[in-house]
Amino acid sequence: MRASERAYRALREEILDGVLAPGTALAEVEQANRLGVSRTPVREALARLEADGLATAASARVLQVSALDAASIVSLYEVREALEGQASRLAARRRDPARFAELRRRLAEAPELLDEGDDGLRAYYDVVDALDDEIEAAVANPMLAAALQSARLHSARVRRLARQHPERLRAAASEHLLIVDAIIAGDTDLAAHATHVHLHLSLRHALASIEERSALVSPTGTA
Amino acid sequence: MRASERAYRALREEILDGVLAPGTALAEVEQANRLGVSRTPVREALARLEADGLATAASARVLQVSALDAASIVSLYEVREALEGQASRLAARRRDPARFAELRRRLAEAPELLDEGDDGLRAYYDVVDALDDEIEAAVANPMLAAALQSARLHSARVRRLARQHPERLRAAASEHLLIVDAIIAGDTDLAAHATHVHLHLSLRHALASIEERSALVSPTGTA
DNA sequence: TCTGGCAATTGTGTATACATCGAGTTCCCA
DNA sequence: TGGGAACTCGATGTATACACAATTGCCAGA
Repeated sequence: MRASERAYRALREEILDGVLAPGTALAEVEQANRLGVSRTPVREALARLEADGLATAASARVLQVSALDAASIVSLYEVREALEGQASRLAARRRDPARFAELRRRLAEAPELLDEGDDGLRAYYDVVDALDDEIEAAVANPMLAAALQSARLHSARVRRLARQHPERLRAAASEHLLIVDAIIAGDTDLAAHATHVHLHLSLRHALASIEERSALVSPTGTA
Repeated sequence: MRASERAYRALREEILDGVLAPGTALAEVEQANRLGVSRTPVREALARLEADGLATAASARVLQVSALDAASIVSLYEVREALEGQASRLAARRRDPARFAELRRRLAEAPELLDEGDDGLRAYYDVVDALDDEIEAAVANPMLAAALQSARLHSARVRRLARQHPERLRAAASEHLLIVDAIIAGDTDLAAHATHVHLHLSLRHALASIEERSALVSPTGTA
């Protein structure tokens, strides 16, 4: 694999996992040394991260890992509502019912996966990701697909920050099931509205979850 | 200004203007020679263009100017409908009425600009751009703003491809006026729906316009 | 004449050297 | 002692050399 690709994936993974905390400076030489490649591929990786919105230019010459606070999570969900609402609507219009029927079966079994520990959790997320993939394919719109991919990237970051409770994931699975049913039925409005509902509840949970976490970190609530 | 920035803007301008036609190969050495800089800044410029969606990797080693056919225009408008609908909705909720009142005045005078030749046309587009800026500011969502900027880039390309008739622009101005009125009134649904209407009519015109143009190019309709 | 393989050319991927700009610090002068 | 200016240090911006891979064209053999 190309060095620039490895550098990009390594840095992206570290940002998503929080190993590189928000605000961390991303200097070319430092990262080049750390990753064992020259500045050239690191440069390209950093440019991609900035395009992704995972890194932000703090000043003309310093690049930082993007912030991930409540405000940016709300911003993300406002974008997701727009993009995923549209995607669900278009998928309901253009879908091949057979492909979603298979997915529906897997999704119906998802709640049980959550009793099976970490492997089950991974399998659960695989199903959810497969749903996103299927919707993206059904929409058949490369530009919308690119925008959705970007949103998925940021969603993954939020997901890892706000570790989900099993009961929330079980609820999310049933929300997803409703979206799939609406898509299979070709009910565009229901697909869009069910997506809206899912995102609303998901955001509420995410905000509560990080609130709770920051309360643990600073019981006085000053930071 | 940095060489990479100059290279990026030069290439972007040429793509938007159609000087570099869709499908044109963008080779590093060739562009570096042509633009009078080394491969390094050209490389960065090409990466940005690809991230923008103005260039597409045709294979592992060849980058091309992105296609701009009816299908991709429809795709663009599906994304715009999602993003701009959400933006109008949020702007109607968060706007400062005073700032949009000023804009409303300018927009009301826009139709007369269209009788004043090319300068008037430029002034007209300045007003429309100012509206986009104002909405973006009112929304106060950096992630949505970035997505909107990307859409505006592609919209500019379509705009230059499908030269607008004055009567269409006059109609568009009144559609914009309705959007502004809805935003000032804080009517979120009307703002979103008026945006939908505007985009629908705009797309219909754009498709008819390029249809007409391609009919001129190939009267048999085979290409 | 056609096909398959080899070689040459061309373009990208990476490393590195050099140029340039900015920031921070220190020293000098008021 | 405080403020300003210059210098130094370090980081990014750019150019270029080299390595490598792919594609294309040519030649030989069937």
